[in-house]
Amino acid sequence: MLYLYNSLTRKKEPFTPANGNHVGMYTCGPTVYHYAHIGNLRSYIMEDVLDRYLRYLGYDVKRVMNITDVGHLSSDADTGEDKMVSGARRERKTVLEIADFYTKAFRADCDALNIRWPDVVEPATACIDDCIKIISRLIETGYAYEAGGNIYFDTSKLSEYYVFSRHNAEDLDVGVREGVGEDKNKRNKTDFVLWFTKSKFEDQELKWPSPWGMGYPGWHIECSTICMKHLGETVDIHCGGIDNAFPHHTNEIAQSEAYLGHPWCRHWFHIMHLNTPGGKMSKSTGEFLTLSLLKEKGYSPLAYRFFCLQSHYRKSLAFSWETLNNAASAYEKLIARISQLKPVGNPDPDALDAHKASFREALDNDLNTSLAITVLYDTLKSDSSDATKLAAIADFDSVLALDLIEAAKKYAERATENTTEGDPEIMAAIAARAEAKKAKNYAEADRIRAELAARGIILIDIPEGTIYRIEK
RNA sequence: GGCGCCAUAGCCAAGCGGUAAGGCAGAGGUCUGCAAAACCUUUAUUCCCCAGUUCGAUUCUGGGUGGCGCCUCCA
Repeated sequence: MLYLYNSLTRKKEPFTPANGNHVGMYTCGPTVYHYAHIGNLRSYIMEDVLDRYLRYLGYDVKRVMNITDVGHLSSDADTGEDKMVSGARRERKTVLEIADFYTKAFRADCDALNIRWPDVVEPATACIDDCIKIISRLIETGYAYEAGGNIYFDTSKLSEYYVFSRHNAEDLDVGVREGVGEDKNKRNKTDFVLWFTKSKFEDQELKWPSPWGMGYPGWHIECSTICMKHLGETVDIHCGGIDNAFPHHTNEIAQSEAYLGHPWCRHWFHIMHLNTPGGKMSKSTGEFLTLSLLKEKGYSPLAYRFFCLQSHYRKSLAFSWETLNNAASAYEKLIARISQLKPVGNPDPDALDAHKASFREALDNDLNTSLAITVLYDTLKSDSSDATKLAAIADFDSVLALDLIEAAKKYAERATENTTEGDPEIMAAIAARAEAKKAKNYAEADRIRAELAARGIILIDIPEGTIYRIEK
């Protein structure tokens, strides 16, 4: 039985979908005005593990994700700029060009990290009519009002608003940070914008006609709209980074349930942040680390995935190069170990079941990926046959998605290939060293090895000969 | 100011009432001319501090201390 922590109830609860075997899963997607940083990617990796584990358990999952390509700032007056517009100006492109470029970049990051692309991925700009339909109904039913040209959601109409945090409205500071002013159009300070016609961004590029004039949707409404459009009136699980819990998810619940007239999302799954030693990793402040940068520095994307899997999604994770190195070498060693397994004979069904049961037990407990990795190590250390271990690892990897089997195969192939082919100069040096060794001239042999080592070429003697590895 | 989360070895990290998993790094060993790799062994009398509850607390309660997040948009 899968138990997941539900932010709504603040408890671990048995996970049960509303409709039999079907799971409707919604993920808050990226705002495509820039590259995703590795902190963003942590969330998508952990959501991917959830997605894959639900499928592993046999659920029929439909996963939906939005792409925010319009109307990002929505709830408070802000002297900043709309992210999409400033991104477009920075690169002298149109908003749509920017959105397209960074959506593709995001897709590439997901592919590299083995993140399954959701079944439905929809940009906000593709559902403007649906947004308008929902906003219209909210106005009809008295949940929304027009003020100063914009449409606002009236949070005072709700019996319960602060579902994720026990705030009192009076205690909320408005504009606690510099440069954030108060929107005088709001009836209540927690009200938020559903539709803009008059915004502080006079140069908004994308606008659509609406019953309230030319304008564009607020940020929160797109998620509710896309979610209901593809997953119906009840969604089983809604995911996102913890920073979205308030106000974004709070607002989604407000508008969705006001629209539907009944409870909407059963389970909320929030991922804690990746932090740098100085604090949160964000696009506006602090270090901005992308997956491409990690690759440039010689880290495999899957080593980063491994790094994320080693900790729990509900704990903030501190990023440092030391910690990443740690994970990267652990991942390499893991692959090397798996590559030594010989696929002879058939797996022992009982032993295989026992390994799978341990794996499931770890993940059933609120997706404890750290423990699942431990189960992987335990399996390797167990006295099961290689065939059994290989079968278990392949099974686990359908959830972990670390390319364990494939990477191990490549690792083994590379080891034998390099004994006969490679850089001619290096091969010549290796041959010279072999000669010296044969003549028991060890001083010469060691000199050749040291010389290559100084250039970052590490020689490794294996039974089949000598292979080399180039250090990054 | 309000609302939360977290504190476990050099580093990362699980456990959350019954006497400290796992990984990385380190140390010793096997193997090898020596290395490397691999394999084996080993590394916290103790879980930030102080009270309390309990036969028993790293795990529960209260109070400190320290770090972080949210209350603008952010995964």
